[in-house]
Amino acid sequence: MSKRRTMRSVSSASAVGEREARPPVEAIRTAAFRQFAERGYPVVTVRDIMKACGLTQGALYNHFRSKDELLHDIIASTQAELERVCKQAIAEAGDDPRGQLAAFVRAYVVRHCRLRVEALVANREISWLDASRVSDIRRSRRAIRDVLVAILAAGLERDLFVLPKVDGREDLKTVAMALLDQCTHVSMWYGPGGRLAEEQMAALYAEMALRSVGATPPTS
Amino acid sequence: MSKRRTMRSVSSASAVGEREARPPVEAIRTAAFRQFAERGYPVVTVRDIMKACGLTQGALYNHFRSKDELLHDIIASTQAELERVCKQAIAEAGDDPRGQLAAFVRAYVVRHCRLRVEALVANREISWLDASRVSDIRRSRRAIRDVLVAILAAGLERDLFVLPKVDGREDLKTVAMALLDQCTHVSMWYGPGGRLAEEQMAALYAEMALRSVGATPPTS
DNA sequence: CGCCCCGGTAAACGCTCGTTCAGGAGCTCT
DNA sequence: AGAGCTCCTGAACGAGCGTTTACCGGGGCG
Repeated sequence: MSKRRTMRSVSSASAVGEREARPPVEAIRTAAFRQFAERGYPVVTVRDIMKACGLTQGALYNHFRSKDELLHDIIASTQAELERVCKQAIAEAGDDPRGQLAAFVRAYVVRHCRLRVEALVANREISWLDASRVSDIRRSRRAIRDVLVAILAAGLERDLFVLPKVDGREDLKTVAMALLDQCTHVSMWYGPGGRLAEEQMAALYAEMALRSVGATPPTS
Repeated sequence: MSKRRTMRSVSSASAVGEREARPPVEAIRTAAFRQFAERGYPVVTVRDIMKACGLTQGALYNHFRSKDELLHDIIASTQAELERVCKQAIAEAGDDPRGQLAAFVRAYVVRHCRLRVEALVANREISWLDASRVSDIRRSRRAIRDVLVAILAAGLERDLFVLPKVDGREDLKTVAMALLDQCTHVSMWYGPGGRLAEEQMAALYAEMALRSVGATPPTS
């Protein structure tokens, strides 16, 4: 009770520039991320989330229309940022599909190691949103996959990749899905206390991806 | 045991006829599998499951002590069968680690395509069990991973594999996890109406796995 | 036949959920 | 000082949950 008032007075006593140091809407987002990741959307209650940021249940509805909207909000922002990071990594990698693939996998894996809580929620809890809210997230995922497919196609056209074939033909989408699955689910078991650092994980996965698509060595 | 006698005796008098005449405990298992896979354990109610097999809520407790025990029952049996299938595939594959790896991946992928509903539940819903029930399933998963690690170690020792290295050293467990992730999550998007049949998926994934571990061609 | 028990039904029970709402504290502006 | 605003509190609501319980019909057996 009195603890709460203290927190408020501290934040409001600061200068104008620091007034928005940690607005409650951000605290709610962070608390929801952690709890959704640790226990799953359906079993985390509104009361749990709000208690974690020192508020009561009703205060949630000053910032979000519903628990459902809160989930969509944090998933959508995470997904958009992932798409941005991946595309930027490719853009900075030159025009060699081998370098593009390596840069893409590295960026993707590093992000899924470092922001594993956010990635976990975005990948695992998406099914709880109703159909109208899930479409734009699915679109972003398809966009990422298609970026990867485009890299594979470019490498194939310039004879830099030798993809595995089924019945004599390549299947770019399936290979892309396999590579993405591998990288995505790092977030389900990687821990910062593990044997490998984020960059080591990224390098290992990039090497495996290059091998999987039969990339010819860049210097030969 | 003697469940066949029950099935035979029941199947005589049927006005409905088309409904399956198997024992109710099996009908409950099947209905629970489907509903857990489609909507997730926490949001599927006991009433949903029992209505799907033409019974009422209370009848569940004539066969299972709780909803939690039902989930553990179906996950544990699925996991045990997966472990059995994988080990059998390796045993029948001779003693060449390359053939063992390919056989393992093929069996694993085929199973996750064909029984994708069961695999989905076993992999996604395990977190809802309380800690005491989850330990034996985690042990089975570790056993499967360790089987894969053993194959990698054997191939490495006989110079049949050239694993990707981080800082000059191999990390067998991480490579094994990466390969397993790739194969496991086929069940999350593969559909029987897709472009590739189960055996084509299995062959593609086996080829990618062999490439990832740098397997030398068997005939050279 | 009468009895019993197995496996079903349907109505509770206690609890927790997401959401709403009337009221109030603290801020800014005049 | 006081109006008006934003934001939070805490009780309330209706619904739905897993589980328990009282009751009941039908087949096997003395």
